[in-house]
Amino acid sequence: MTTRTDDVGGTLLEGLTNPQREAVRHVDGPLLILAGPGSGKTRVVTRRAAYLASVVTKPWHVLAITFTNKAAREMEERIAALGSSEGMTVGTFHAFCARLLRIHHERIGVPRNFTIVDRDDRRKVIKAAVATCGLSTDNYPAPVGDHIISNAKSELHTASQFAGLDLDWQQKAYARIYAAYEQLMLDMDALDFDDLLMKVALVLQRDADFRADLQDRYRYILIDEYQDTNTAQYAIANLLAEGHNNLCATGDPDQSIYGWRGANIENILAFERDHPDTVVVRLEQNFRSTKRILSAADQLIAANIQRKEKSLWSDLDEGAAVRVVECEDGGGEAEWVSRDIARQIRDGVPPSDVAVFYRVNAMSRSLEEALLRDGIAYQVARGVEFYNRKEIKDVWAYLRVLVNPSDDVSLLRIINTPTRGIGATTVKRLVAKAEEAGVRPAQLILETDDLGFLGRSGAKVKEFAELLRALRLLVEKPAPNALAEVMSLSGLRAMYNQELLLDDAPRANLDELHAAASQFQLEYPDATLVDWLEHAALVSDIDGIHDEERGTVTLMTLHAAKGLEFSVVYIVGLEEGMLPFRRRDEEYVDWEEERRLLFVGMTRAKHRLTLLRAKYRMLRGMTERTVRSPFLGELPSEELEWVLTEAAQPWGARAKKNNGLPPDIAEWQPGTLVRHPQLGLGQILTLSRGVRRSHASVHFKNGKRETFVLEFADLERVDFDDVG
DNA sequence: AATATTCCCGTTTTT
DNA sequence: CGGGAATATT
Repeated sequence: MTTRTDDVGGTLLEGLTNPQREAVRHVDGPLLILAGPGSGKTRVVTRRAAYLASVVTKPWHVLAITFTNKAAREMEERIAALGSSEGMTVGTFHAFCARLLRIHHERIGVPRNFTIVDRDDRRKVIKAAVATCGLSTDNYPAPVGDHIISNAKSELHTASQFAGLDLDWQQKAYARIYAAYEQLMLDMDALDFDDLLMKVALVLQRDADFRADLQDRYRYILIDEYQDTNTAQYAIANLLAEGHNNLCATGDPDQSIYGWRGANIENILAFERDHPDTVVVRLEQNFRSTKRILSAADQLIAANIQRKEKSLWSDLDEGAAVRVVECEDGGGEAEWVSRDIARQIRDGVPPSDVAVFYRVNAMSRSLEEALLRDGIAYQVARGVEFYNRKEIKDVWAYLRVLVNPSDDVSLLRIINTPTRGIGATTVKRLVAKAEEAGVRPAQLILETDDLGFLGRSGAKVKEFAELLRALRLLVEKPAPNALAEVMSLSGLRAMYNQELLLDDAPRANLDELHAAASQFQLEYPDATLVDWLEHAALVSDIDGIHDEERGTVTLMTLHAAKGLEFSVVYIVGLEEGMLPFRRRDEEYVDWEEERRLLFVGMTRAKHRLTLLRAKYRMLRGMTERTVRSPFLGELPSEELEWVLTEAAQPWGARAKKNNGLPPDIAEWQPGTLVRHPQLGLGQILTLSRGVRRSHASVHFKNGKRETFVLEFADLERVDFDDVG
């Protein structure tokens, strides 16, 4: 191992602790950075990358892989701020692989304009594959096949290899489905997320020249969140590092929470075995949490067996005890949290410094209602939700078809969207005919003059073919322009304009998509539509735009919380079966992973941490008595403070608090102006009146949209004249 | 072909 | 309880 100190004036080592410096200065040979929560890992990694790129070698010899695109973007920015990063490759495994596949498509053996299918589309293809095999989706549900195929690919098992494994009769059926699925994907020039990794891993294994080229190009490799890598990612990292052996892995086995998705914690646990002469750096000083919070978390995780010993310590204040609150039911729990947040905000804590974590998304509902009632602005971290919106997927499908007409899933999605009189029967005939002729449906309707076999619908399909022809001319256009044209040519714009009065969310989302496309074009002026499609298929955080939406409390799952920090944190649902989570008819629980999940959640908190539990919880329509989570018993009692809740108010009493519905509710309608004590002036978008609950979604002057339960919210009608 | 109704089932999720 | 998908109805 060599170390050099001749970096640019030593600035890259400034303000670092000794272990941090050691990690930054390490140059050659395998390096494992075990980074506890809040230990300044990002700082170390970015400085080391900058050091390698500016002092040791050239930026283009450095490859940095992150877990998410967001992390990649942040790392890139931070490295850039430290000096020249131009030419360095920073991205996720998937983005990196997708790029390799585009550039070397011929050599690797993938279609030039391949489409990347998401999970929903993939399930549709699997369904089709099940049918092809003459099986029923009743016995072979798409989600199960999805899971099996995805796991096989993560383990680098091709369809034929998978079939060659020692399988029971049911797995054998899935092996056939896998093979059929691969054929369909091949026909459609489509790749799924797992393919991106598998194709690259396999070509690296088989093509020594290709491997050597890449090894020479990427002489220093950094893999972040190594505890969350799967077998395919592990293979890629190690094949690239073979020879020069400059592989740096960073991560924390205690924060491995994606085992259910194929991540293999062994990858990091066995790093030193895989790479003799590894230098291990432990970052154990925590710069985030108070002593008592850290000590509680540290003691919890000590119960795990599968880990690498670390002793976390903090130089910060003792801080307050970790509060444990046992509430009567889920509603009471939400109310307690909401009230306490209100108190914190009154005491000067900025709402954006507050977060509530839960194990399952379904638990956000009661919290949202309570926060709404108390007039506390919040946002729910929603992951890929944006791209799952129907309107987004629709436009998306148009764009994908115009780039790759073989993309049958997208074609079938748009053929009757907006409705143009091409129904299920017609589509079925079309698909059958195409199969018979051995062509893609798009090809068939574009190249066949006589569509008589479709009966009366033939004319409609002909019209659709004309639309397809018109769309194909857009391929060369920049993304925002193509998007706009697609909107009008397809009739989607007209459709949504018509629906605008009912619900303007789709329109707003489409505007947002357009804004994202424009933004992309601005950033990469030479980019084509294909580039944008790939970017957007891999980058799920368009709603990173909402990052700027500061000033609100954040609600999210424990999984989503990884990597973040908040001053005040609440974790709800500490009950047996919820945290740890237990599937209804499954006895198996990965206790260690569940414990890590709680550990991740707890270590997000800087100053105040509160754990809550409800004695009764309603799930799937039934209220059940719960059992306290065993994890609570594993926490050091000296760091805990058990909070007594006031006797639970009967539910009805709370509901009546605001005298129910506003008196003049009968006069309310979409368009009515209303005022909210915190959010100010707004306009009603939609109203729905239920038997027990009425909802209104309101568009506020500041551009925000919120939905309220009218029985609880302090909304009052404002006359137009009052507004001025 | 489009809409209404019933039925079923229920983690976590980035790419 | 509530959303999505499969099924029944017009």
